[in-house]
Amino acid sequence: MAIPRAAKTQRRTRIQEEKEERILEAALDVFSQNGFRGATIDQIADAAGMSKPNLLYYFRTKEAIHRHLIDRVLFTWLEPLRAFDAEGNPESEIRSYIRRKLEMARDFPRESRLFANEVLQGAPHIEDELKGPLKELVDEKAEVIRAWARSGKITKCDPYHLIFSIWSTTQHYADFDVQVRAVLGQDYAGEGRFEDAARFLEQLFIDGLRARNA
Amino acid sequence: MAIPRAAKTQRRTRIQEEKEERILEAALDVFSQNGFRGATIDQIADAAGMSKPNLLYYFRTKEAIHRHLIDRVLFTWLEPLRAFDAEGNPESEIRSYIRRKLEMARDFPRESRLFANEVLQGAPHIEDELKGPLKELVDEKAEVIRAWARSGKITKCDPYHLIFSIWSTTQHYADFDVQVRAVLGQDYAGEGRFEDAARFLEQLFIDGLRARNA
DNA sequence: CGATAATTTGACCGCTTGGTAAAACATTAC
DNA sequence: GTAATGTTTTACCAAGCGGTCAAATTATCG
Repeated sequence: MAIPRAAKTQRRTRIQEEKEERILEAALDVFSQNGFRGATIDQIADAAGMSKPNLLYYFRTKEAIHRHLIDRVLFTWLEPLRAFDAEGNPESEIRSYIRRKLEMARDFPRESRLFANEVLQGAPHIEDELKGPLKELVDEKAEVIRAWARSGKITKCDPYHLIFSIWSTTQHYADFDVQVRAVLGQDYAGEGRFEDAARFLEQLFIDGLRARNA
Repeated sequence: MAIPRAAKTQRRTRIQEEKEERILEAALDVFSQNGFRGATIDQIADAAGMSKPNLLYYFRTKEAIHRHLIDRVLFTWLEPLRAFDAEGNPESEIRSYIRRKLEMARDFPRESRLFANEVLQGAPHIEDELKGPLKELVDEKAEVIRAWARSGKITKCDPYHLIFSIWSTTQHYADFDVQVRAVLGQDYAGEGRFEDAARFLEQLFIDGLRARNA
């Protein structure tokens, strides 16, 4: 019998690990470009260089692949926020959070778009994760920000909307990449826009949040 | 013969106008929730309360419906930016631009998501519009902002990234609505989050862009 | 009214889709 | 080796898809 599919008890062969990785890599391409419904198993199998039944030997359904990817992405997506340090200096914490998120948009645009696709279409597969772990983490960090505001280190502001605005401005460069490129024009062939964006966003958030002493 | 489809020379019957409107309304629902590939003609026909062939009598293809919608949305989507007035006071212009965009996110979330879906998936249907009319308008307004900065009315900053950041922060409340709700929790049953968002964003951008005299 | 044009329907088509069955092939364990 | 297990392929569904067709129905106009 052959009932390995996702490893029954233990991940056995190295071939399994390899193939699963190849599938997930291909699936990231396809899902991030077409969304869940727009992606087809054939496309993914093709991109992974294997036949459809072969692919379905490792992941029983299209949803299984998607779940795997989403879980992984959700974890790394939250990393920068986790690193947010209550003990640190507010200004440099916010600055490095922005930098980190921008780097993710630059280096992992597919991951960002996969996530965006999912949320945009109502997050049918990850509602629980959003309401659970995500909310908890944000609640925790919002409290940190609020404390900073209370102690006068930054201006008083709604911490949730602050977090939202950092998310949205940074991810914009991954999710709306085509639009950004179209507007900026050809001259922006390189990755210079990320440096410019970093400069602008740091200025905006640092100055916008600086405690007003007057 | 019956070759009206989208009105040969002139829009004839009132019934045509009505049905087309119903179809577009239904299609907006379906496309904005599932993206182009994820949406099916049957779904749209169902939502519009008519049979598939009947729908196809008014729009020959799925793409035709989509194009119609996109064109319409792109126009209204740009309205607020068009209203951006070079003669006005920078602070109040930016403030009202943010307000307008937030109102659009609140009142026309489907339109925003339709657009987001399209851009997210590489804008296959509207690349030309992005590189043409959109870029031109943004270029024009960027010059306005740059002039403001030169004359010291606001701080020096990259006008393109400023526009991007206003787009992203405001649309976030439409496009990532599920996530916003999940994080803010049940208590945010009403539309209060839009007021809070407006307060936060106005503060952020106004203070962040205020000319520094020191 | 009757004729003509506009609208709607049901039946259908060819293709794609997610997924299966079973057998062929490869690998490992003894 | 050979037997057991793991992997891949070929052939195949049944359902869903975008779209067509011709006939039936309804509205419009003289």
